[in-house]
Amino acid sequence: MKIASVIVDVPSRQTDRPFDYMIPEQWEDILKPGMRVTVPFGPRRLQGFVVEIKSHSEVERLKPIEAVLDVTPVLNEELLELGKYLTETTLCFAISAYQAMLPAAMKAKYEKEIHLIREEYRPLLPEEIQALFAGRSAVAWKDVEQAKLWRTVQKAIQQGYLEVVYQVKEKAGKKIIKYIQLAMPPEEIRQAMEAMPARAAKQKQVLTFLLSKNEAVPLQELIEQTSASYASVKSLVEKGFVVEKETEVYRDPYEHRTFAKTKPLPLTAEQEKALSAIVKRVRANEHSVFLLYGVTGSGKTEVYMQAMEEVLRQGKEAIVLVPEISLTPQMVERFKGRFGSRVAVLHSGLSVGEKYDEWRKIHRKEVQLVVGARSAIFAPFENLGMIIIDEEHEASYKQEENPRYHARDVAIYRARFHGCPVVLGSATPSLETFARAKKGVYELLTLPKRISDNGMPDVHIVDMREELRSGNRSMFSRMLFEKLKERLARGEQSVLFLNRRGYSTFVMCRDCGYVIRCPHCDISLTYHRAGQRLKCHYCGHEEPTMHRCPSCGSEHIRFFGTGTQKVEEELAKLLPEARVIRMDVDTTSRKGAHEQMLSKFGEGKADILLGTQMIAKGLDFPNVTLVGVLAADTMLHLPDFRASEKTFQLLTQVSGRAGRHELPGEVVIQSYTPEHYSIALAAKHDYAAFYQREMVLRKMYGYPPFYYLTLITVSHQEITKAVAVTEKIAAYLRAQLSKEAIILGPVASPIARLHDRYRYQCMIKYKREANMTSVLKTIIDRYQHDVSQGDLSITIDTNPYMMM
DNA sequence: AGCACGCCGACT
DNA sequence: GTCGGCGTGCTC
Repeated sequence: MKIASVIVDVPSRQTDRPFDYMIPEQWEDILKPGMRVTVPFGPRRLQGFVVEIKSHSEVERLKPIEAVLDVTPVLNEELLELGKYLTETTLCFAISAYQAMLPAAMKAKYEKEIHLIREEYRPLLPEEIQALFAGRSAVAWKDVEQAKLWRTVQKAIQQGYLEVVYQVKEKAGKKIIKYIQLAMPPEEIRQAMEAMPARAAKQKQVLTFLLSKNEAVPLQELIEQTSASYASVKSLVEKGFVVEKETEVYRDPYEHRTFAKTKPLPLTAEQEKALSAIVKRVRANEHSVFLLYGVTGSGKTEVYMQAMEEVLRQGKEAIVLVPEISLTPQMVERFKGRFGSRVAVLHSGLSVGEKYDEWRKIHRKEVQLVVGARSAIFAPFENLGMIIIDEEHEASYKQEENPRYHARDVAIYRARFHGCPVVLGSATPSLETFARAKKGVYELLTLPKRISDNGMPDVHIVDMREELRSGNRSMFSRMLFEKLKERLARGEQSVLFLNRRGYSTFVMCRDCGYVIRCPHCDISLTYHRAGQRLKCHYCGHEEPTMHRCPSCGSEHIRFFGTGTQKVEEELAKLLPEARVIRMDVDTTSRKGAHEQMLSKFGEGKADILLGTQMIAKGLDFPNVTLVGVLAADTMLHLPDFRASEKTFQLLTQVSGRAGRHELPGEVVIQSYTPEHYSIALAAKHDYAAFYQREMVLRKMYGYPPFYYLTLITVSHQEITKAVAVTEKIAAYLRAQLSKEAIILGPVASPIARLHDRYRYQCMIKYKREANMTSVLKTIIDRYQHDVSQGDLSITIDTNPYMMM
């Protein structure tokens, strides 16, 4: 008898191991590791992943596998191994690792139902239950709870009238559409049509249409083209003239888009050099990590695309990661234009079903290329020839929930397995990556010049303190305002960047200084003009704006700071003739809104694009000649050792939006701390100097790339419990780790309270700790009790990007 | 994570 | 005496 080891869908420490099941005979030859199954687990039924097939088990009484959910494994051997690696490095549960590698649609939904065992028992049931079961023999548990019949139902189960049934359902099914096809030879149809009465005009029309097509036609198209109703088609089916057949189709998110075919562009000498270095590795089947360091506008994408062409020529596959791709429809267009239907696109803007379909195209080997955001790194290719990570420094490659993996690490793991190169591309590489390139761990490829010969844009820094001193209290410096007016007069476009959505950052009483805060988090509320509401950007709490201070009753309430909404309003006052598009989370939440806004701007239907983070990346509009950064220092003072790096990267990226084509570009950066090196050096486009300066600080303060970090965050409703547990953890770490390890804390987390929970943290800085993983595992095990009982939570991030 | 089991206090 | 609260431990 064969036995399957299964990882079940219960994310907890105690169930984080394989459970053995008997394989019923009919599946003995079919079931493979990497397939999903449903198994009985205690009284329930659960989905699980087969991780091993074996012939012997230590466990005596094995239950049989109940259902096999896949025809072919959804996780191949490589991905199963990768799951183990993720479990080890990020300290997550195996089930979480496997689920992260698959589209959400494949995760099971569970429904608990109560079934009437035999129809004869119905009259024997208490009245209220009979009422609940009126006209049906199964009821969802939810309804039982809602009707508060928990007790009586329980009793009926004990009496043997009712039973509990656990249903395992797929989240999203395959999309099926109906096709209509003629069921007889054309001559017979023609004859039959003549015999049909005159009032069956629509039916005749349908038949004529089908005769003209001479193939199966989608039902929807048939109805649209003939303006017949489904009723008339149905009656033709009943008469036997036509047949319906159901075919599975892919949802195509780009169905109504056509992509202009593009051809490879001629390369500069530097591009050529970079390309041939990459291509050499592809051909040799050799693993290597390249850093393609190229200034904005230097043509990194063209290098990627030509390298991909080589990968295809070798009969291999490639993955291209881009930061949150839905944000850059231009990028999709470029890849679709060059590679057409050989590309699948995976990003967060797609529906669950659409992502599932794109995934299946990869699984069935119908595409060879994937362009996608972070999770696309798990694309189930079996013959990878290259992995590209564009904008390598982007923080969105780090997943901020379990498994807390970094796509770059996964990419290198997979590329090693496949013996293929990884290409990390950036104009502002992360310090970790650049340091490795300098040490020779990665191969450095450089594109120092822009393709268009007009060089980097001129960057002006405006000291906003000066502006204030000379009496300008508006959010626009005189220089920025003048330049905006100029562009408007010349019919050129501008991009304005502000790191903050909403209207004002915080609301304060001018009499007593009281700042209105979120009742659930240790954070001040942001005023949103639309709907006059105060919102918490962390937990989503909302409340109406108050006109009286809740502390002292004063009516002198003032809104401080500036958000995108306020800028929009100010622009309308100062430049009423300017057409402004505002892009932030609040205006782009609707599906497709993002793309619509960008194409509107691209078509020149607006003069100014005003937005947050999301407009900093990858946009490329030839008519944009001015970029304004309204407040360059907003990020600089966050409690994050990467604050300077992020500021430098952002300013460089944003500046890169200007003057990418024939028209020369200009950038105005407004700042209250213009002397800060990350601002001054970004203005000079001097990455090398920034790198040196920042590395000195990182070394001095013991941060990456000189030290590894691990962040442990403990949260609990009671502050004393949170502190006590964090203290114990810190003490344990100090006892277990070597003298070289630096353990900081416990300290209150930068957001000391979130969702009504107090948060304390402990940071470990270390270079080499052989038993790090086992020490961390011990900590998790030690508090497993308190965690499983609900109120305590401990998160361990072995490579933190968010310090909050 | 659920769910059963089992042990104690507050009621018909 | 039973109902129903929650702590404990198990799930192949």
